[in-house]
Amino acid sequence: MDFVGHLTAHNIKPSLQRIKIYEYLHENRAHPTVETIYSDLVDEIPTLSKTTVYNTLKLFIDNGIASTVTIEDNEVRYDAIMDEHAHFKCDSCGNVYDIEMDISTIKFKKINSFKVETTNIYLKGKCNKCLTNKN
Amino acid sequence: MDFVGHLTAHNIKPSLQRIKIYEYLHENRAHPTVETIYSDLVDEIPTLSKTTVYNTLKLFIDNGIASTVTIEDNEVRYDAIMDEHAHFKCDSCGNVYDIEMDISTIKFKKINSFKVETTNIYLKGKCNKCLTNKN
DNA sequence: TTATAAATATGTAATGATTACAAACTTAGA
DNA sequence: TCTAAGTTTGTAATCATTACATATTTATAA
Ligand SMILES: [Mn+2]
Ligand SMILES: [Mn+2]
Ligand SMILES: [Zn+2]
Ligand SMILES: [Zn+2]
Repeated sequence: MDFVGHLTAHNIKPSLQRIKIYEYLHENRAHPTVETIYSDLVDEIPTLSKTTVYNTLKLFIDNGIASTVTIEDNEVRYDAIMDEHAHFKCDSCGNVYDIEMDISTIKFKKINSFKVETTNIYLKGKCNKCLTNKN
Repeated sequence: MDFVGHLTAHNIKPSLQRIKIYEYLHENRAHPTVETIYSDLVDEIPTLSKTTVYNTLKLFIDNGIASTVTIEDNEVRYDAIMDEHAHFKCDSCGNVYDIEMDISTIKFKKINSFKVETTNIYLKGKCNKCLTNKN
């Protein structure tokens, strides 16, 4: 994938930090937090600042190439996959998984004349692996 | 509604603070934050502490009579309505509305063998009122 | 190339929400 | 009434996020 081109196409000048943060987010599908992104990238970019991570993620969101995953009330995670999908968090291992779904299949009892712009679906429970490993 | 009975039935001793906080949450369907709950109730209970509001809400959640609404990554709201329903936040006026829905109608493309325990659906956009008032 | 301005990144300080904790108060039972 | 357990309170600590000033890099023009 052409990360530089993708950033440029969304009016984001491709600085080293921006490329690396975007690349990390796109490759790492675990929906990392700012802390995780920072601590994983600071090895590769020793001068990296946590403020830059915050600023860059905000820029990505404003320009439509990333979004937040607020499945827990005490941690903000980030996602570079913009195709519509739901999220599942295992309350045993803590992993957050992508769940494929077609949001248009959701049926509301009363459709108010509200104009819906974004939809987020968050599921919680026990993942496959944790169900199996349970002795 | 019998608030004292409801608390008691969920193993919560009905202190004055607990009754008032639960009553407020149940009557006020706007999904208030801790700050809102505290500042609205401190007039009636002058000795009320914000710590008590936090402790009490945690107790309600642990005992299954309240839940959090994390539709925004920078504010935690609370809800005493435990019947399954979705939430809609108007990004114009900021109100959070309840949306009736039957969660079982959601169709996932791949049903992993994950065990889903809770489902949260968050919508954002423009509410009825804001769409009409727009000149 | 060199000078200058704009854009970007950095480090530190400030803010704000939440939690930890110890002391004060209240309640229920002996 | 006495005592212990449960509850509430106020303050301090923690932690994530933002504000802001400075430093660095990049782009542009002379
Ligand atoms: Mn995702
Ligand atoms: Mn609700
Ligand atoms: Zn798991
Ligand atoms: Zn509105």
